[in-house]
Amino acid sequence: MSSPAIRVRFAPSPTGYLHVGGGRTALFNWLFVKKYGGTFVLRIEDTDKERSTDDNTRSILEGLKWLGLDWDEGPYLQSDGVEHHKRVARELLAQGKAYRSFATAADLEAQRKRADSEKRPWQRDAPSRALSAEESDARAAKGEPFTIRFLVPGGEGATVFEDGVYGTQERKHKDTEDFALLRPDGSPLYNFVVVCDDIHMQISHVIRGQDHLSNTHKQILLYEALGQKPPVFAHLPLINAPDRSKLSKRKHGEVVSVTTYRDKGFIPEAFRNFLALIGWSSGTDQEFFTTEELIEAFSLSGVSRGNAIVNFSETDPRQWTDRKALHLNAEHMNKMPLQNLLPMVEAELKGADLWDESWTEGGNRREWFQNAVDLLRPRIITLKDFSGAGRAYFDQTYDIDSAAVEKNIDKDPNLRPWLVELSGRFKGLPDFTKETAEGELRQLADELGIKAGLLINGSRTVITGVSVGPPLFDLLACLGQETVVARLARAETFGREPTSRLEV
RNA sequence: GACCCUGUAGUGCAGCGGUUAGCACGUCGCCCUUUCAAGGCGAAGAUCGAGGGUUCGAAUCCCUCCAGGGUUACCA
Repeated sequence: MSSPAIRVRFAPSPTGYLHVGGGRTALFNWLFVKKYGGTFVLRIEDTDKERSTDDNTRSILEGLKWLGLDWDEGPYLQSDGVEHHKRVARELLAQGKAYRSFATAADLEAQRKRADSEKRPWQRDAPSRALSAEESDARAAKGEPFTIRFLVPGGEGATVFEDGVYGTQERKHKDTEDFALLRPDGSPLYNFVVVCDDIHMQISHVIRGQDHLSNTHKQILLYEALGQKPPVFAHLPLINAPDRSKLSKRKHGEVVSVTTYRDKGFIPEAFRNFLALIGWSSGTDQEFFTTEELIEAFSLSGVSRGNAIVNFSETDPRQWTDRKALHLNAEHMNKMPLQNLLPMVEAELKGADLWDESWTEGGNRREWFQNAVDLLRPRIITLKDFSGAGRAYFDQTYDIDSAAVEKNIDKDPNLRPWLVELSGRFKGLPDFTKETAEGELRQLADELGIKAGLLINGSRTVITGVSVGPPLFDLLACLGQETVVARLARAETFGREPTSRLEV
C-alpha cells in the first residue's frame, strides 16, 4: 500500500555559478522533501567537460549552503558514471533501440539544410538509420567514428505524461527527433545521462525548470526503452530579466547570482521567501513566510505556469534587485527573533572590521549591542546597512552625507554654535537618559526661540552623519552621554571632511 | 520554419461561469503635533493580449490570430 520512497534531486551543471533560477529550483525540491518527507539528492551534471569547472561546482555548493538548502545525498558527480552510461548505450544499441549515426558534422549540416529547404524539421539521420546491423557493425569495426542515436519509434504513437504543473503533455513520435546518446568519443549526452542517473538513483519526482518540458518526451522514450517506470515530472516556470530575456551573468551582471545576495547583506530566510513567491502562491493573501510556514504551505499545485520576471534596474542602485526581495529582507530582519539576527549582524560587523569584543555573548556591552541592533533594525534593509548607514552606532568613524549637512545644518548659520551649546548642556546632565536629554534639548530650543526640530535634525546629522535613522532621543540614549557630547562638540567644523573621525 | 508552453495593473501572484476583477511590492498623497528609505491611513493604476463564438451572463469554456518563452546541439 505504501508508495515508493520520495527521492528528488537538484542537478545543476557546473557551467556557471548558482543563479536565481537554479536557486529557486533547488528551493522547490527542498520544500517538497521537507513537506512530504523523502531524500534530497544533489548531483552535479558535469558531462560537458569543456565548460564545467571545479570553481563553478564550489560556488554552487556555496550558494546552496548559504541558502540553507541542505541535501541528504551527494554531491554525486555525473561524470563518475560514464562507464555505466556507455554500457547502457551499448545495450540499447544491441537491442536495436538505438543506432550508430555515421553522419559527420558536415553530413548533418547538409541533412538539416535540405530538411529546411523542404520546410520540414530535421528528425533523424536517415542514411545511417537505414543501415543493416551487419553494415553498421562493419563500418564501426573499420574504425569509422559514429554517434549513437536513440531510435525513436515510428508510426502514429506518442508519449504522454502528466506534468505536476503543466498537466497532460503529449507529443507525437513523429515530432521527436533521434537525439544523440553518445558522442563519437564515447562521452554521453544530457538527455541520456539524466535518465540513466535518475533511474540509478531511484528518483521519484523530477522538479526542474520548464526549459526541460520538451525534453521530457525524449526522456520518457528512454525510460520505456529501458523498461523503467518514469518518475513524476513537475516543471517550474522560468525566471527572466526585465527585458524578458533569459537571465545571464554576462548580460545582466551580478543580480543573477545567488551569492550576490549573500554578499549584499540578504538574510537566507528572506531570500527563500522571495524565491518562493516567484512562480508560486499559497492561494491565500499571505506573502510573508517564515521557512516553517513555507514548508507547511508549499504545494506543487500552487505553482503557476507563466514565466516570471525579476524586476531589477541596472541604473538605479536602490533597485539593484527586485524591490520585493529588498522589502521582504527588511521585513524578515524586523520580524525575526532578535537572537537570530544578532549573529548575522555580528558577522557583518566583523567583516567590516567594526566588531568590539565587549559585544560578544557574555561581554559587558552585550546588552548595549542588542539594544542598538533592535533600535536600528526597523529601518534597515540589508545587513550591510548595519556597517553602512548604521556605522555611527558601532564606530567613531563614519561617512558624512553632504546632502544631510546641507539640509539639516547649513540651512541656518547659527545652528553649528547652537549644537555646540547643546553639547555643553548635555555634558552638564548628571543623569543622561532619553527623557532628560529630550528635556534639555527642548529647553534650549525654547530659550533660543527656535523650533526643537532644528536641533533634533541637526543633532542627528552631526551624530550619525545621515539625515535618517531612529528617533533622536532613542539614538542619544543608545550612544550614551560621552559619545553624544563629544560628537556634538565639534559641530562647528562638522562636514568639512567627508568622513567624521573622533578620537576617544 | 516545426513542435510545445504561457499571456490578469510597472513587477510578483489571487480569482477558474455571475465580484464595484482582489492581494503584495513599487508609485503618489495625507497623518505620525518637525528625521526617515520606518509606522498608520488612503489614492491612482487592468477595456483580464486581440478578434470571433458558446451562454441569460465569460478574465473564467471553444476557435482564430498576435505576442513572449522553451525545444528543435556530437550544451545542459
